Amino acid sequence: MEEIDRAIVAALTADGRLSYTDLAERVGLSVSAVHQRVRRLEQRGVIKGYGARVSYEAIELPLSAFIAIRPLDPSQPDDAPDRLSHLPEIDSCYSVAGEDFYMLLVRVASPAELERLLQQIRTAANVTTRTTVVLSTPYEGRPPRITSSSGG
Amino acid sequence: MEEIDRAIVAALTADGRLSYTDLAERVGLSVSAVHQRVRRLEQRGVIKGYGARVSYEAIELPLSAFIAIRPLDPSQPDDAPDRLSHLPEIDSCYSVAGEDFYMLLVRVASPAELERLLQQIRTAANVTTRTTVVLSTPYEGRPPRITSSSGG
DNA sequence: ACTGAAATGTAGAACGC
DNA sequence: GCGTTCTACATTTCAGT
Repeated sequence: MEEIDRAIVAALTADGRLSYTDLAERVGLSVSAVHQRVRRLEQRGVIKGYGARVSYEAIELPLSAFIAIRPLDPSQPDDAPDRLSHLPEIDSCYSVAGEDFYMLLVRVASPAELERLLQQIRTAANVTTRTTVVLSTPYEGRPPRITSSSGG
Repeated sequence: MEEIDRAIVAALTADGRLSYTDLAERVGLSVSAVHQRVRRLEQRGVIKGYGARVSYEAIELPLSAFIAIRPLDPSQPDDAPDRLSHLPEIDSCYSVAGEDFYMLLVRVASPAELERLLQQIRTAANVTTRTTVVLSTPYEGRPPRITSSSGG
């Protein structure tokens, strides 16, 4: 990816509602050129979408947890992500190296809901679960550093 | 939170660039009423901000990992999140129950960068680390279900 | 691939209800 | 707290280079 596209992506990850006018000023191009580039970034899948960052406490989902899962029968075809995708409490599903097969990040309203969700996950995907409750979130979803070379 | 505010938040988590005009149609209010409500949601911190969702592969950060950390000296004051917040590779920092103190989600360009980052984390926060590499991400950052009652 | 400009649509504020 | 109106600004498209 090239310099100006990186600047555009960096600006939009930090503020997804920036106008094309503001964006154009920042990167030093005309509004229509920036617009064109954003459309291309969206079409190429570099930008996958836009979202509001919300307070999960405020929307009454104050309890987050990581759930590591492992199939009861590792010889079965492994389609756990598909079997779980209908559960809206699951924020994210990562396939991981190590002892477990997947790591889920979930958001629920209460311990009782977490218990119910764990049962649903176990039966829907035929897995065992190991749950790590989140006590607080010092920070989350920070905008990535978008680099020219791979330097750190 | 009340019905219409929930609808607004749900719509904006799914598409953070929705215009107030579109939003107004969906929730059945005038544009100015919706605008007012969004401003209040932002001021109350229900909506914390807006961001583009990007492909981490496309921005040359193809390697994600979870890093569980634990202080070497648990009697010391615990300010690991502050000591680590300057590292842009850290996407999120969660304080967790269980054997570990914090769980980090990090994004790097390569295994070599992950190794360097782990060293930085260990020395900056005086912690041991246990790293779980992400192999793939079936889904991530899905919009939450925004509920009226607490039903699942 | 960028610029400039024209037409349409949206944001943001003032005012009354 | 909502709706209406109005002005300024932003988005989007298109012709030109």
